Amino acid sequence: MTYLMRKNLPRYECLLEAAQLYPELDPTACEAFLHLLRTGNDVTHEVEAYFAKHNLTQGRFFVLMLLMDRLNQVPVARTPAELADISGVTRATMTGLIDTLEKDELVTREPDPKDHRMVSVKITSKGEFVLKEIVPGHLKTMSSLMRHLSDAERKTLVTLLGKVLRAVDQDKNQNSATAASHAHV
Amino acid sequence: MTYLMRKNLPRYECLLEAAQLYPELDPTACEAFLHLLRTGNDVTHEVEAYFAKHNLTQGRFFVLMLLMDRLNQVPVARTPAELADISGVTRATMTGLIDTLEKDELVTREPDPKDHRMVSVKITSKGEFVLKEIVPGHLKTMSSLMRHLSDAERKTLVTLLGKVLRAVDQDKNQNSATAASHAHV
DNA sequence: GAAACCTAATTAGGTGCCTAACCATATTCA
DNA sequence: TGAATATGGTTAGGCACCTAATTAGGTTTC
Repeated sequence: MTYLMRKNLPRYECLLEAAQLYPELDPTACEAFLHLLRTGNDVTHEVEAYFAKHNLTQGRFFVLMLLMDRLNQVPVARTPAELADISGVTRATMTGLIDTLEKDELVTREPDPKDHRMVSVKITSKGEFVLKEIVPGHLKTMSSLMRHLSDAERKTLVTLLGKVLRAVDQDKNQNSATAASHAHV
Repeated sequence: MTYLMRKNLPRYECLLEAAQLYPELDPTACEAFLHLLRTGNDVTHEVEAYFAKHNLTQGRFFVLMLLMDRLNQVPVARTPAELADISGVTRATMTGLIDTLEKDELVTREPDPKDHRMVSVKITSKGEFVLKEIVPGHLKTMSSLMRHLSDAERKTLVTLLGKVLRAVDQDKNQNSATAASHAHV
């Protein structure tokens, strides 16, 4: 996510004023949207900052997590395509992530004996060690960021964000549907 | 923000299970955190996708906005340093953004006659035109993403996100304070 | 008024992400 | 069986971000 965002979120009165000029501007929607963008941004950067201290990124960390199963108890081998799919990243990007992880000796790449197109990615013991070292702090960061919210508020937040997610999903499906219909014209 | 995130957010029961293994894991905090990260991510990508259709990015768009004043009525010249400051981006990054905007003839760079170190960045008429064309759609995207939330829910969301922002700010200040105290040891 | 300092902008080099093009290896099917 | 197609992984090139170093122009201070 881009770091770019006004330092100070606009006050609601300013949005009301702006709404005079732009009929499309829905002040409450705009306010909620900007807060969401900003908070997501900030939280992401907090997390990235924590990972950076251990020479990781969110992406690399996530790959390591995917290479462990049963709640980080046992290693599990996966192909780059699988990892990319679950992560929601392109295969090209996954190649890059695996490259850096391999360079740091946190994972290994082995050719698949059956299908020679495929590669088997495995976490190393060093990788397991790093993961064990990092996970608790990451969990603490999460709790810390949510510390001002009561349990009820957290539930409410999840519900409200769920409604936003639903809107995103609907829009995305609609866009891909129109794209598809354009494609076969 | 990295796009990396599990396609499906973990179910709450799984978090409870995981909490057996990790004493640091606070299930409600974790759930809220992951939803926030995910939603922020998705919303960001929706917005970027819209801008991409018009050959812009969030960052470039934001710079153009900053070069107009009085709710996009009058152009206003700014220095790269100013733009970087308001955007919350480094000057080096701003140099890059201005480079691409200049290449597309959306802004111009002029040397400041008084202080020869400085540069004056101005929006072009083409830039103004692009902005006029884009803003309404952007506003509509915002409303659309929030369409499943009532006004009251939007207010609640803003309040809850505000509490998260407060935690982020506190952590950030604390970290920079400890960094500073380390520095002068 | 020259040295030391500060400040504005850029350049250099690195990372993570993208799309598009490219191989190499299966698989399918006429 | 041999050609078309699909699939897995990588490479190439681009963008937005970063930090650190550089260049050039002001400012301060003795």
